[in-house]
Amino acid sequence: MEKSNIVPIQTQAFKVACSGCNLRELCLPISLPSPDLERLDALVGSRRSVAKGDTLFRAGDTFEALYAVRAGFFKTMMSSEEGRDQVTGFQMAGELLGLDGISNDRHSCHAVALEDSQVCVIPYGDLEELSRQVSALQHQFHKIMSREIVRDHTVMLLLGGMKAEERLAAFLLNLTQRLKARGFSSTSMMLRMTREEIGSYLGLKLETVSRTFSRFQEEGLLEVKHRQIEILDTAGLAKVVHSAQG
Amino acid sequence: MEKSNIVPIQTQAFKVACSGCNLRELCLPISLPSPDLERLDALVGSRRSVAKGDTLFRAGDTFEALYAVRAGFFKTMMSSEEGRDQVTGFQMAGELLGLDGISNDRHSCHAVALEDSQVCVIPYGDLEELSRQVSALQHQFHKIMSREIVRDHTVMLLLGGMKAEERLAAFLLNLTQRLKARGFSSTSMMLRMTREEIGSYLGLKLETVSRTFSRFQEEGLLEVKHRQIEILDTAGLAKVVHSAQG
DNA sequence: TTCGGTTTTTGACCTGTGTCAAATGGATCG
DNA sequence: CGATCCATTTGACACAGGTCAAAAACCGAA
Repeated sequence: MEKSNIVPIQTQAFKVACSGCNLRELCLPISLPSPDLERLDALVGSRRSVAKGDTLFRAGDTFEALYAVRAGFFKTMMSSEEGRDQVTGFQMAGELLGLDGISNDRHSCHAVALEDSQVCVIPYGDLEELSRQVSALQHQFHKIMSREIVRDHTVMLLLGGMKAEERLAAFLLNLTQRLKARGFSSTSMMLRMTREEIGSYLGLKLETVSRTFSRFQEEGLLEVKHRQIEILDTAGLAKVVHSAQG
Repeated sequence: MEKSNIVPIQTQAFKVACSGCNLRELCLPISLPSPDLERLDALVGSRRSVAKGDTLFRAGDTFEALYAVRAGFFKTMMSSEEGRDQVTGFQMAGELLGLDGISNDRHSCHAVALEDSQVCVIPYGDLEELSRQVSALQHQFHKIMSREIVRDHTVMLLLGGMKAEERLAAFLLNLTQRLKARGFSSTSMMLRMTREEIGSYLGLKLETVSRTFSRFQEEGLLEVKHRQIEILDTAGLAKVVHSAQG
């Protein structure tokens, strides 16, 4: 498990094309005009499969490419010096991994697949070059980075000021929104991560996550069966998030 | 104080030039070759003064430009729906403000001057255009955005897993490092923000911040006199940060 | 200089979450 | 099919930090 974590790049035989990808409205090519889109096709050289539990990149790895999640589910985690780990995000189809690596040509976090997954490899040098020529792509890329910054700020807000119930409710609502945008049910979902990983992301211990799930269930907000979640009262959950005393 | 917060843009009569700015090694132009640097000069159209307590931009404002802090000190803060505010960062000379606005053409946070300050106005459209022509600038800009993402992740780590003492120690060490990089003392500093603002940033109440300062003083790590801080034992502070049980 | 408001400090007490521990439930594998 | 391992749940208790309150220190304005 330790030494075989890194899977060699597997170039798919069939041609990969953003222009034919059903994720193109969520991913890098979002709303790119058709001719530009075709130029983007050349950018995505290959796909790479990452088995559940395997690592796409690690902190310290030299940064060479960004990865667009094509299928599957990832977590990113940072570790501080003393080996204290923390989940910094969960990524699903259409989302970009690796933006942290641009800052100093090394990744600063680990990316681990939480289920069998596939990513599109976007060599970073190529992306910079193409986005110098295609201003719509340039702008889109900047927006994605900026959105990541804004997302991080909302997480800081969550970690800095919310109670356990509020954090978990916000987390669940965020997940359902993203699932909905991908055409999945927004009330029923299979969690891909453990209670401990949720807790790590939310700044809570796994016991607190578990207890909070139970409480939500007692209150009739949702139904939990292991990792299968049914949201019964979305509005109620939203109320939990916003119940804070300003 | 409320209605006069927005200061009109004041274009300085004298020409502004990155090439002659003593912050150029910390700011956007970092290590740009000389000819490129001169093209950057054209980018920074004006400077703007912001008095202590005034707002540079607010959440909801349309996004038009980035701001490089030329002198002074800022805080950025986000507010959630119910008016719950939280400080998301403190910015000093050479640091960029406004990156959050790219994501949807509106700012998502407020930027407030904590002392009389001055910023260089970088119209965003111009920056995108120039960075299409000057690849070194493009790369530098991407690095700055990526660095912001990494910074946010370290704050998430702090908020998610550290105790009050560890948070405050990490905060102080971060400040001293940045001050040192700007040629100031790394052991003596005048805080520009209140205990409440520090607490908001660190996810603590002001009383806890105050108490923790007092404890550090009792332990001989530093000397606090109101907002004047003297670090007596930098290594000791670093030890506090890393004392966590992984 | 004095006054009024704000910031900071300190104390006493309370509560949400962490910690430790044990039982249960599901998965995986021979 | 049982054995093993890991994830999850639940309970009892402790403690860090929040809350409420009051005093002290400081700052700016008149």
